[in-house]
Amino acid sequence: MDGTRFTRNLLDWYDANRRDLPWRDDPGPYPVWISEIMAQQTQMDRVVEYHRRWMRHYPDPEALAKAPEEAVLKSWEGLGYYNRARNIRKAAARIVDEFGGEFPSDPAVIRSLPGIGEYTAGAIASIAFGQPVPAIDANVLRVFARVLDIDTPIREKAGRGQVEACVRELLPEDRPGDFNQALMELGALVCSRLPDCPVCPVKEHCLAHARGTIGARPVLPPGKDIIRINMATGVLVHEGQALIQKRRPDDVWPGLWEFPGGCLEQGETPEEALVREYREEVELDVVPEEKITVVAYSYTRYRVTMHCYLCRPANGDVPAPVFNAAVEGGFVQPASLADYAFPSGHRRLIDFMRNDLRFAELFRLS
DNA sequence: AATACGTGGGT
DNA sequence: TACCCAAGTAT
Repeated sequence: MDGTRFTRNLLDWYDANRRDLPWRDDPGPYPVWISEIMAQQTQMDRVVEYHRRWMRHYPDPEALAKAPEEAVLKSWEGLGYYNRARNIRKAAARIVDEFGGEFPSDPAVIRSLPGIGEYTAGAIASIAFGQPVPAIDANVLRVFARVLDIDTPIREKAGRGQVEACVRELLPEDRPGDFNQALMELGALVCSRLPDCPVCPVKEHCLAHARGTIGARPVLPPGKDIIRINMATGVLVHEGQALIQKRRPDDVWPGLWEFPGGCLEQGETPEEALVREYREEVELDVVPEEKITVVAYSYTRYRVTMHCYLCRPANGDVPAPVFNAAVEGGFVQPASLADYAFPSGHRRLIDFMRNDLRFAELFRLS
């Protein structure tokens, strides 16, 4: 392969076709860092709005280090993988404490920050500091699985090693950041799962294209089984307020808020599960009064069907809840539910209630 | 090396 | 409907 020509074709295509992203005008390390963390396992189109809002709230590492974790999680609500948000905040504190608020430029130091792995360190070093280091993400792996026609699973060491060697050889000293971004942009816009080979700027260099093996590249690992679960959750309303609780740090969705509830056990109806879960989690007796809706959502390898009920206390006397499954909790005004970070399923339940006339009074009162 | 960690969009 | 999987990291 003519490496010089490959790189020139790619960069010319990138200059003409790259998307206009907020941090691309002036790629400083802080905006680039935030964009790279947000983009992990997340499509760029979704990142843009979060990034804009983030820069307004936390314009620099100092603002971020000072912000309460609650506020940072709320800013991250809906993006998922919430440890990313926690780690950004921890890293910001280190940047302020150890580096006087200046983002470090040494790749090894960048790599040592929480939440920054091999890929992200390379991306920041090359894009924000112009250092000739690779940044190999899923796009780059897919592109070179095709260009080199790699017939082993691309996430495994052998294939990865081939890709990295190739990237290092092609990486131009003068525009390493643009080169890395161009590979990713190509993977996102042209060399995607179903590639658009006719418009590809490097098809003349592509072995899989020449051999007709594009459809078989990259070689993927076997898919994992999906687990379907049914859950019940209840919005307990007492004196115009709703009960929420904050999830534990070692649990799924650490630090996010939710309505009490849980998985249906064998043979249980959603209502029965709800009554049981309320006893177990908060030691309250509740009566499911009305089905609100059913929310379907998924997380990692689970597909959840969540049955949602409006509940009232079973007895006139309502003792203080005991939070056995959460770090804290309490009754809050329905209107203030907007201020807490919820997992997407619970957020959608809240949105549903806010838009359903049956619950208009509840939300208006608060 | 394998698994957990969220979410939404595409085919 | 049922997958696939996206600018990955931590353990």
